[in-house]
Amino acid sequence: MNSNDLKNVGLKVTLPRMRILEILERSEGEHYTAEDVYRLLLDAGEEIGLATVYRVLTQFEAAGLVNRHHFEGGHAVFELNRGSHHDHMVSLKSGKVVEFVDDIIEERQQQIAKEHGFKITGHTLILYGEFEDE
Amino acid sequence: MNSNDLKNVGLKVTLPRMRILEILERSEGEHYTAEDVYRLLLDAGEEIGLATVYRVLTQFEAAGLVNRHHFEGGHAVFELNRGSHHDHMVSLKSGKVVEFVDDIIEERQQQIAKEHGFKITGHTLILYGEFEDE
DNA sequence: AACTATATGCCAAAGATTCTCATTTCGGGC
DNA sequence: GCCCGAAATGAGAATCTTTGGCATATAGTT
Repeated sequence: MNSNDLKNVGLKVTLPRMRILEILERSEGEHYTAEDVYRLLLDAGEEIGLATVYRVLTQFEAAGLVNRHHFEGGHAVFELNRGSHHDHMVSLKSGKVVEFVDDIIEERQQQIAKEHGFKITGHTLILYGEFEDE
Repeated sequence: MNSNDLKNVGLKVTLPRMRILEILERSEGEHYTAEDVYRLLLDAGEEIGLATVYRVLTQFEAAGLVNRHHFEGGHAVFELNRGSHHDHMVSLKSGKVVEFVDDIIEERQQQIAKEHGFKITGHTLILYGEFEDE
């Protein structure tokens, strides 16, 4: 249940926050820009400010509800944190994004960090290229 | 030799380009922002425009002389392409960056791409965290 | 040395994100 | 259910990073 997600992370349950959460939940696998979320809400007839979208997304990120990525191009995209960590494969042709996980890679990362006396708090692995069928 | 690097990639050998190349060559392992490069040049008494720095860095990237990364924070950083591909370990505490390569990971990436009918043209792997001794 | 295509500098402009502040809304207590 | 203080929101200004336009300067050639 939505409102509980917010309460659980210590955020007041407000309309804009609920709406933004819904947008993110509804989007299977899509990676939205703050602007995207804003537009989607406007199109849905909601009254919301772009600044609020940015603020809320940042709060969600801090609360661990959302992940922020920087794909090529530089602007940030957001996606709901559905618990399971994953990496990305991004088509530079179509922008299509596929997610994946590989235990061997995850394990090697830990191993490498250990060798360097490094404690990993997060990581990003993005493969750029294109799909054969596009 | 510097000027040849430029000629080889079809760029006219100009003073600003040489200076920027020098800055990048001199920086062992540092990752500079366009602004950083600009400041370093100004501090060194060079007369250069920020726009030129951006233009040149972009040209260098297109020519394969430098790599552009997007670490957390959103702004782009550049480093000289010294031939060998590598990944990064970034300390969120100090900003320190260590480079590494792991054949097993590289190989798994190819394998995963293959399974998804994806042709990799580039990739980014960044581990975020902090070093034990800081 | 002269010529032409390119590159550069400066400054304006665009895009993304953050800040300010007056107004509105949430959540708890009465 | 209504009131109050704290927190959140909306609108627009402000900031930061990056790009574009244009007149001038420069590299490379003849």
